[in-house]
Amino acid sequence: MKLVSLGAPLLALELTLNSGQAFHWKREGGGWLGAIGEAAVYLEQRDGELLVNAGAEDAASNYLALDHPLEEIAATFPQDPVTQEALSFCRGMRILRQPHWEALATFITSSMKQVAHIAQISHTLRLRFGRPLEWEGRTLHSYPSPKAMAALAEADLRACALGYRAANLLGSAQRVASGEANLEKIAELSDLEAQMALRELPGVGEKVANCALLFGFERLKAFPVDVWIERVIRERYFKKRQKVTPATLRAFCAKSFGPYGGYAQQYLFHHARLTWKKG
DNA sequence: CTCCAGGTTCCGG
DNA sequence: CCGGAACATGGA
Repeated sequence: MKLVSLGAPLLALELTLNSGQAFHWKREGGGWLGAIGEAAVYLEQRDGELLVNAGAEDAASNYLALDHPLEEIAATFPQDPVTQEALSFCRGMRILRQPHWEALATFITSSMKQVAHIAQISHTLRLRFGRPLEWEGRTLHSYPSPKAMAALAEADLRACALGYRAANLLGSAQRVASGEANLEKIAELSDLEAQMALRELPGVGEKVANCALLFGFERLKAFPVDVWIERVIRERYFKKRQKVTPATLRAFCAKSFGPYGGYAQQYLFHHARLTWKKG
């Protein structure tokens, strides 16, 4: 296998691939193997130098969003100790630029599931319904297209441990495959309009829409509020026993974390998830 | 066994 | 607008 250098960008590769944005990257030798769209890609860091299999340079630098100015982004964060602690914990983590459908669909399957479960579901869906991709005599699979999924029966998806999410995923796939929902058109809309359009789809509420926008539509201000973020915001930014309604939370998040709120959110999420002490 | 997980939707105050 | 409840599954 021929590897090509992409230089030495500020990038915490493992942190980025394992931070609950994408769910399919697997360790392979000294690096990581996965699919970017319909291409098998191998990524590895050696002494800070980023290496990728020849031919995948553009796909990899786009997917890893090496063009995001991390230092500038971090400089826009609020100076409070909570955010700064998360920032230092997540230094070098990037928000991936994932394919629209893949980002949307994986988060439709994410509701009330632990990250490990979402990964399991992603792998099962890929294996059963995705396109096989060869890499060094090994086979991995792309994420199933809307068309491929729309052709399935709900029972096929239920058999992948999707539970009640099966109907939502199938319904969304059908609407995207038929063109009733056009993700490329949605990508042209304003943040708010795009969020509203995504929320027309079954199983897509405010949180899933914001995840899709952040991880698949380059909306770096989108701020998904999940149970972890809610926990952090409530306990570290509000007084005990203070009333914090969903509207309060939404307004606070929208105004407090600046133009790259999504980045701050991802750092707060990851830091909380890995360091939270129970009790 | 019980509790909870990167929620959404619907329904009654 | 707010809080509750139903919805599936598996790991801790």
